[in-house]
Amino acid sequence: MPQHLIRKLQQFAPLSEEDGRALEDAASRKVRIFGAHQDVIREGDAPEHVNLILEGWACRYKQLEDGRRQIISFFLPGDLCDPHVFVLREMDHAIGTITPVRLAEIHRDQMLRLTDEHPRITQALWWETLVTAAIQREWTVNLGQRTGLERIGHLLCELFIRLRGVGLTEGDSCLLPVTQVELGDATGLSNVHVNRVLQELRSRELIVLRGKRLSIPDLEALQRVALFNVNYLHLEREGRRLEESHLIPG
Amino acid sequence: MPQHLIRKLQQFAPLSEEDGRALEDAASRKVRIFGAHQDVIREGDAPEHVNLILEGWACRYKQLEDGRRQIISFFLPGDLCDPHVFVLREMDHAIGTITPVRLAEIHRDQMLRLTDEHPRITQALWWETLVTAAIQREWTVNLGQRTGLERIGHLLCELFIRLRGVGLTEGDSCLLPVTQVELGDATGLSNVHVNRVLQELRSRELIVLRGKRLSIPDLEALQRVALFNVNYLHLEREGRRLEESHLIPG
DNA sequence: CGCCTGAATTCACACAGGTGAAATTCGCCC
DNA sequence: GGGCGAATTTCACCTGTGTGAATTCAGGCG
Repeated sequence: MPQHLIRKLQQFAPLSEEDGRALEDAASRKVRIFGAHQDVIREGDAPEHVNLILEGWACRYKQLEDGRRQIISFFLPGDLCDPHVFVLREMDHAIGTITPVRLAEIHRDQMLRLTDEHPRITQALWWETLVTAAIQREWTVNLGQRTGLERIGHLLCELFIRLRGVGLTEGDSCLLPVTQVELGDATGLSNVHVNRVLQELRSRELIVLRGKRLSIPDLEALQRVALFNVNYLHLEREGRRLEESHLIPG
Repeated sequence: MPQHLIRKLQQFAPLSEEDGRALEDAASRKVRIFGAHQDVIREGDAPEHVNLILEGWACRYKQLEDGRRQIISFFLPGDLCDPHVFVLREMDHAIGTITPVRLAEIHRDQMLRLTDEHPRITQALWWETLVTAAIQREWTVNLGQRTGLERIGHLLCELFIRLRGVGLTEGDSCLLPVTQVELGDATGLSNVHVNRVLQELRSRELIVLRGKRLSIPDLEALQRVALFNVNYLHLEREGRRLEESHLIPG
């Protein structure tokens, strides 16, 4: 089931078959299905377990008293929602679905066992946690410094590369099941301006976006326009793979 | 030495004297001094140790190719810069000082020993890590949704409450050793607009700011204006202290 | 196959906040 | 106590993005 998670963690370091089985076990105990636009956890709830997205898109978001809403991050298949969240008393934000979602609830004891018995998983989860933090920092830069065009471009680059990391791209394209309003909630722009920006990106042939399918004919060009530097995703094995492939069986 | 860190961690859960001694030991092995506006670590460096701010202010920041600069977070006395960075190959951002800074470099082995031998410290460091992540998320909301006035107001509330948590406030005031340009780099506003906003906050008597000293005569009023909800700082003991104080010796 | 509803698009106009530069004040060192 | 560089403040003007509302489009369902 958790192929996407396993595939993602492999970007950092190879896992053994044993590790894989342990993850599969942990992710199959309690699987839940949500419809689109439902809350998985609400602000104020006490976190009871870790959610692993198996299928579909979700997001963290926070709503101000007066209704303004900020999407704080996107969860894609293979993403874990806060491996250590139960240290805190209650959630300071909500997690909601964007599309219908299938997810696995992993109980805290289960998480503990997983990391106690599998040092490589522990290490890989650390990597995943730190990359998540790096993404959050990059969003800070995005919202603070980039123009509308750059923000949307940057977000699209990030999503595409993250999806590629879990095997959910086909060539230069992927599914993008978010509305323009949601893109606006994530980038701090109004829906009207998101639309303007998308038109501009289209007319410059940096993206092709029809329905829910996004193609990026020239990723490097889009990266250049959006001032996107991939280093914050810490895809370390890109370099390692060649050096070490002869050392690691399988 | 690390009174501020200890005091901060105590907000979450009480530490034993033994725990305190271990932290003191770890924080006294290698102390370094930096002048104002110096880099402590640069983007691309391989992290070798954890930095603990003993005195002074620092920040994380990221610079775009064209010079735009975003301050991603502030480090105050008692703050640890990424307890687990060394999982990653290299830094994706820089850490620089704002004022002169005295900090302790804690080697990774030292960190490991600390957490291996002191479960309460481990737990408290987890809390600190998760609060740091929550702060980063709140900055995302700040930059994405709040107006200039609200952004600055929110930042001032946060800094004041964090400083209070480490004993660096006096009544309703504290030191604020940052320039208006730096406030702008943190909030995504131009220095001119930061100035306008500060005037406005002053004229509404929400703040008193002279030189490097900030006073907030009515914190609740400022919080209201800035849509500041303190829950993301997870100051859990505020509530616990009363309920549990009779249960926990010392 | 047509309808219904949410999503995307377009329009006209308003304003928060940016820009560049000049003027003033402050903090600090000799 | 005077002078110098940095920080703050002010000014005039400009632009990216927001607002509110109307219009068109698209996809799922009876």
